[in-house]
Amino acid sequence: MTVTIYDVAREAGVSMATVSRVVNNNPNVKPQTRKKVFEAIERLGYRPNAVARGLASKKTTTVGVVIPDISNAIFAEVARGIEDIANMYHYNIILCNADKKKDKEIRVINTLLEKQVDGLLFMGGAVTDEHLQAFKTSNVPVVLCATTDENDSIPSVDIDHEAAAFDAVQTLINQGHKRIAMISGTLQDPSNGYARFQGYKRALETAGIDYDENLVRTGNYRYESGVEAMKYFLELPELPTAVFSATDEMAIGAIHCIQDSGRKVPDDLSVISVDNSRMASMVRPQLTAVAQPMYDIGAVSMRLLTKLMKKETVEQARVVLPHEVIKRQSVGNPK
Amino acid sequence: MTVTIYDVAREAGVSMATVSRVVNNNPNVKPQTRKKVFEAIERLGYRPNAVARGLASKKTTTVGVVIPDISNAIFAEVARGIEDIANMYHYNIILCNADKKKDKEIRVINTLLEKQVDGLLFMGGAVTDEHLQAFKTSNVPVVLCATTDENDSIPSVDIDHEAAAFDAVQTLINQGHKRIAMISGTLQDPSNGYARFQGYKRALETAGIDYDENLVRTGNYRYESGVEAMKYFLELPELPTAVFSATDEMAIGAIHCIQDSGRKVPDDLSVISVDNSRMASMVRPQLTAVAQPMYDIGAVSMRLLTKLMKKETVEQARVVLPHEVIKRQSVGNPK
DNA sequence: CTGTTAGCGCGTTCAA
DNA sequence: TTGAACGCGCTAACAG
Repeated sequence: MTVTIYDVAREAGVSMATVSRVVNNNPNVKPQTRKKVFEAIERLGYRPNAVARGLASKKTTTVGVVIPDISNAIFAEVARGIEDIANMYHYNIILCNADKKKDKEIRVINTLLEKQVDGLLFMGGAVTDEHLQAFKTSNVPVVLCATTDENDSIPSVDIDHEAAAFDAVQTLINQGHKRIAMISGTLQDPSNGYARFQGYKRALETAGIDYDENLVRTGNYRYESGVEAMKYFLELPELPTAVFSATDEMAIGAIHCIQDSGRKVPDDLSVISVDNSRMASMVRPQLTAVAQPMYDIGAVSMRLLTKLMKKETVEQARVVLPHEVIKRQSVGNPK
Repeated sequence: MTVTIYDVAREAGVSMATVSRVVNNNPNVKPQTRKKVFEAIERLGYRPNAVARGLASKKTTTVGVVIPDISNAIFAEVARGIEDIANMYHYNIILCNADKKKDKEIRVINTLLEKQVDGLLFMGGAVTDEHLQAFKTSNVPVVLCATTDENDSIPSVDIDHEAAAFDAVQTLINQGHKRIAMISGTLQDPSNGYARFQGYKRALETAGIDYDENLVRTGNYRYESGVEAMKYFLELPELPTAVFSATDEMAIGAIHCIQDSGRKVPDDLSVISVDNSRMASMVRPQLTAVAQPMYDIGAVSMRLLTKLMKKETVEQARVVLPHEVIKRQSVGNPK
């Protein structure tokens, strides 16, 4: 039924070793023989069995990718960066959603390792000892992607979330704002949550502005939670003049909430966020945001992983990609 | 270095067949023996090699997914549906972006088959004879996902794009609109492009409205192309009173273009689209759209594939999921 | 209930 | 430049 390397060998009148050589581009084959083999392959419609190949060579040219949620635009963008580079280096990716849930993450890491992936790209929540333990039980390289490791014992590619948040808030401060609210992610989330909140606090502190916990609400990164948080702010006795959102989506929710209340952005309130997803320029007013190079984070981490898999020495095992504030229309002077 | 089933057998004082049995949950093992084996597995940190398993059993419990572009919100949503169900049935997915490019599609189909996937989920552009040919060279089941096959010789899961477009335009017509423009996808694209355009024409025809080619522009599904198309319409000597967009993103571009020109939606012009992505409720006015159940399309097609892979008989090899018009705020009466 | 023995399809020595 | 033979780690009969 299925045609194997052995069939090709017989058809071409050579040994299977020779067929293997031509399939693997081994130069030690007489051109004439090579031609014969190719013809036999063509005639029989031979398709090399990658599983058998993987067993014999102990390489699968497949990498595992654990991702929080592929339906989230931000991560989908990273995934595309990963896949493009993977493809370029002839790797395929096995994609697993783990929703930043530790148990699910550990589970998929293990099944990925069972599948003998040549490397692992991990995008998740906090990296715990259990994660480290799971990584260690195999000897394939791992790189963290848009994810930080407290001990940074594992190669990683990310932006500096704290600094990104700092810059965002700084932008507001430079514009004259003093009463700045924040729509944060959960503090359990090291990068999108905790780090960005720290950046917010540091920016206030640096400017000599007192931190006011009434000006901070935590959302779940989604549009609706941005609306909710903003509603809360709008009922405060003394309104903020600007709000910093940990993500674009919540920022857009905030903008619409402000507009629905009859106020204007940025005339009455300014809004800034971190992400700069494609949606940022798809709102009116267009959203001013700190750009996080998601595609590049994916691409660079995959590139790094290919080097690790080839056991090349890498100069930098922890790369921090630059962020940049993209000024659009949602930030103005305080009223 | 790596611990194999053989090591476990020795450690537990049984044969490898027995170890294989307990790992595979074969009931024919004495509970006591089973316990011994589990302990040995634990002690040695044994992790079954799925590649070897795949070679011996001719099953890899992985399915190949070819997708146009994972960074596109619509497809990302489908992908999530696929992965959730795959996960539920203990399959993993290898994800390949093919950008609806025929060559790329054929190429990834082949490498997926080399990897011995147990099934294939194909999401792409037109299904040509070459595609059919590639599918046929293996004997794994294939299901088309959000993709139509002219001859429908392959199981598929999708909505009826023509009818969805028809219903959208019908909605406009029922509201009293007669001069209805369309921002179309490329006609080369069977479902999102051609079928939706056909639906538009049929709706006009049914209502006795003459088709006017000046009222149709084709875009590339992106926001900017919606803006461009709308700009064109706004310069027409006689403006349309409503526009039907083949996708949400272009519709949002159109809305913003209208607003930027000082006009209002839906007071001056109505806008409707097909998709109903999460973005639809993230614009002001919120977008009225025909809902395409993307997550379900993914989930159902994966479920169908599992049945096919288990050689279960399926009642319906061509499933058409229902669509529904979601009325929000972007459609009103003609001025 | 358990063990023995063939392969699965291929890469890779080692000789020739 | 080529071929023979072994083994990758496991499943699946087949015996017992």
